[in-house]
Amino acid sequence: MKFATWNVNSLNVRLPHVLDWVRNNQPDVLCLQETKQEDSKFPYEALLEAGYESAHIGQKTYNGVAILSRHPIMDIQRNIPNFEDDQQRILAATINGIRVICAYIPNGQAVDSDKYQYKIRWLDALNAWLKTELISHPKLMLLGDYNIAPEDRDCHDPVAWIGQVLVSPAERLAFQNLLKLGLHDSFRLFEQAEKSFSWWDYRMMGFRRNFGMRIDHILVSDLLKPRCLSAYIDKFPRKLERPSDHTPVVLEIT
DNA sequence: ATGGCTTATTGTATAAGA
Repeated sequence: MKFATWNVNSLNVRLPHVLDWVRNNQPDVLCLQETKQEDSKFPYEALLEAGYESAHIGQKTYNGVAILSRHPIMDIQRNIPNFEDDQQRILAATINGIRVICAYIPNGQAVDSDKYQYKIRWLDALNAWLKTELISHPKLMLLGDYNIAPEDRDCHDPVAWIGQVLVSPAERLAFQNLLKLGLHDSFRLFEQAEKSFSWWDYRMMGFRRNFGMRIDHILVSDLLKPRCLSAYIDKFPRKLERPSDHTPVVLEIT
């Protein structure tokens, strides 16, 4: 089975890219972030015609996450239980016996901002929830835009970024605390090219100069780890006209 | 070099992203 995650930065704008990508890559499951639209605007029909059923939790202008699947989507859970949040950032569902969690982790804006505090609180709540979720669903995958570059090699210029959002020690600790639950960074289970990134700033020709970050991840639970076959970042959609600033991250499992 | 793009909004400047 092929799983993928992609922050599309507005599904309204990016639907043609998504349709092309699923046609060319045939993923079994595709998790989307930043759909930036209410459920009533979500293109369920166009995706069905492409062979995918969808679950979506969205809002106007900001956030919004979706799961697209060629297989039945069961047991849908919206948002983190027992965590007050008016932002639509989590969608979980069971697909072929695997608990698939699509996450759009807050950006945090700047380390001295309220948004950063929200990000850390949000990550704590995610961790607490996953602890129980892993007990009930030991075959679990957490896919999404984490807005965290876990290590220096995941950042194009670690020195310039020291102390900034996406790489700050508290954020990286939160990422490590996810791994401590028994999750694994599937991308790093395989040999990868140096300077592999999943996001590049629109400005300053970030993509052409490969000034990027690896902030989109697919974590897999202990039970799924031995089933992993390959993991890669598909840079192709980032080269298209009017691209998202993120590009798809892919994992294949048996 | 703290900017630089891109998105959405009942817009024509602002907020947010990362």
